[in-house]
Amino acid sequence: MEHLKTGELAKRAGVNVETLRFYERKGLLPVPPRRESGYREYPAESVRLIQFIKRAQELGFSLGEIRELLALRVQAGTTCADVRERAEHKIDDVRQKIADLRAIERALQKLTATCIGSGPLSECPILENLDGELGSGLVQPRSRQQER
Amino acid sequence: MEHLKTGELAKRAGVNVETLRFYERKGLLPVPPRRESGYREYPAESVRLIQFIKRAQELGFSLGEIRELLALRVQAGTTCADVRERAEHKIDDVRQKIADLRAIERALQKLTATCIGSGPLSECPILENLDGELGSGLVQPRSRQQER
DNA sequence: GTAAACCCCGTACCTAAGTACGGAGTCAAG
DNA sequence: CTTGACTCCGTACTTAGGTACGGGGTTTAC
Repeated sequence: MEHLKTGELAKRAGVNVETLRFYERKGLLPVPPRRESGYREYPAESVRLIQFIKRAQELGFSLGEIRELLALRVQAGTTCADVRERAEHKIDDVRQKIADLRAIERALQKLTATCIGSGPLSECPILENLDGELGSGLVQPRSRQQER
Repeated sequence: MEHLKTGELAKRAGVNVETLRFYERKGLLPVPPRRESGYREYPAESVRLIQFIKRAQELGFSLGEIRELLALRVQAGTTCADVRERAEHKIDDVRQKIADLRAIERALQKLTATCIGSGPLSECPILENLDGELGSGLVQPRSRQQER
């Protein structure tokens, strides 16, 4: 089997059928070919694409940003230099996210390391180290953009 | 100066005044003391707290999850073991996010590395490497939870 | 060849996370 | 001691990201 109907794709990717239509409208999912009946026929790779979208969302990318990420793939009428630059921008973004997550990870680790595992919370003094650690890693406000 | 009024806090933290009230209602921001007039008086540290919330959001945590993260600080009536366990859970989450972001970073890097910097996109073959790389790092569907 | 299970589409509805509004009280600078 | 800026609160609106509905056509499994 090479192409999937909406229902199959939705099931495999773990999303709602309506979500597929929604993504298509939003330009995240390339419009698939249709059979005469009007039924969509998705290539099997669409599963990964959708899973990527879902995961990217959980990493804090908006659908708009995800569209931009995906746009780094194809798209005619752009120069390679252009793509390259956009990609470099994204890399900076991603690295900042990683750095911030690591700060959170460290703070949480400090927590578990000091918190031996019994007794009431009042005897667990590290429970204040969190926000000293966090909140750094903040750069500029990072304008919550939104395009299209 | 030791305490801030809503407007000052909002400005320093870079959010809307209404957002503060909103966070307070949602239990993210501890309810501050008031002067007789009813005006809120926030401690100066609230700035960091709010910035943390904002940043955590950009890393893909929902307000509910952020509340949980913050709850790892104080809160009576819980044992240390309990806190420890929740923290370990969060650490797993965070590590998975980091791993996924790294996969994205690698994919983007591959892009910039191969894409030399000029010529039309059609001559830029790497623009397909993206989704091979991505979409891995996916574990289980990671139930999009939502509590409270 | 017909019923159950799918798919189509447009439109309406929902939740999370804010934002705005507006009437009334408060503060502080002149 | 007043005026402009700020605060209060409740309620309503908005935007992003879906979800649901429902009337009608299509497929597929008996």
